[in-house]
Amino acid sequence: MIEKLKTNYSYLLEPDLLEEIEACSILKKVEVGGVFIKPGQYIKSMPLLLEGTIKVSRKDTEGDEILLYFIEKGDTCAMSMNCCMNNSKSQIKAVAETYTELLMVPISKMDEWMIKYKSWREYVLISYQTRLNEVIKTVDSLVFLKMDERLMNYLQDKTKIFHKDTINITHEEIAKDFHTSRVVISRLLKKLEVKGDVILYRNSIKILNL
DNA sequence: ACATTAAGTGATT
DNA sequence: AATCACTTAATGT
Repeated sequence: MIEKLKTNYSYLLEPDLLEEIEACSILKKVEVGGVFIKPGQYIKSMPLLLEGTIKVSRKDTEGDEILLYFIEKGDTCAMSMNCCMNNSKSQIKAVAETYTELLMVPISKMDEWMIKYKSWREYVLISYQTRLNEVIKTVDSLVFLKMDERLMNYLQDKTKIFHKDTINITHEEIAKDFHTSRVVISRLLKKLEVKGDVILYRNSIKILNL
């Protein structure tokens, strides 16, 4: 049995199911920045995350992107489950934020397991619930928080993902996630630095108040 | 040494 | 908060 499957899912799913998952799924590895779900694409298998973090975003007709949530190991992408089940096109884009390993489970198994395994039903339900909560969180921050607060949230999220207080990112890249220009981000970061929340370097930012 | 890219800043809307 | 125009600083060749 794949150890990562066991360590990340054994507390969620029953042993029989884990074996079935292993038997019928394909292991997929995605490098940093790899796009593995594109908007408009049909999804024929659903991913279980073993290692790494994935950024899920919504893309509108031309270019504009909005960050929905991050998924980490033990999670699955509720949106792709949704697409699997009613065989519709993907509404989202999924990019590997770090090096990532996934198990791709064929959708044909989904229905079967829903009936057969209680833990699977619960897992699916809980996934939906936590994803929905994540989305609510990002909507909240979008609507209620000021830009500088949003930035700080974002930076703190990043440190959690990379388990480091210094993250490698350019102002330009942040600006893309925030739908704004690089100049604005540079200025906000400068403020945060003066306040003593961060230290700025070239190509990286150190977050202080964790 | 030179070109390229990231970041800082003032002025304008 | 966005855009422009320009400067300064870091990094690669």
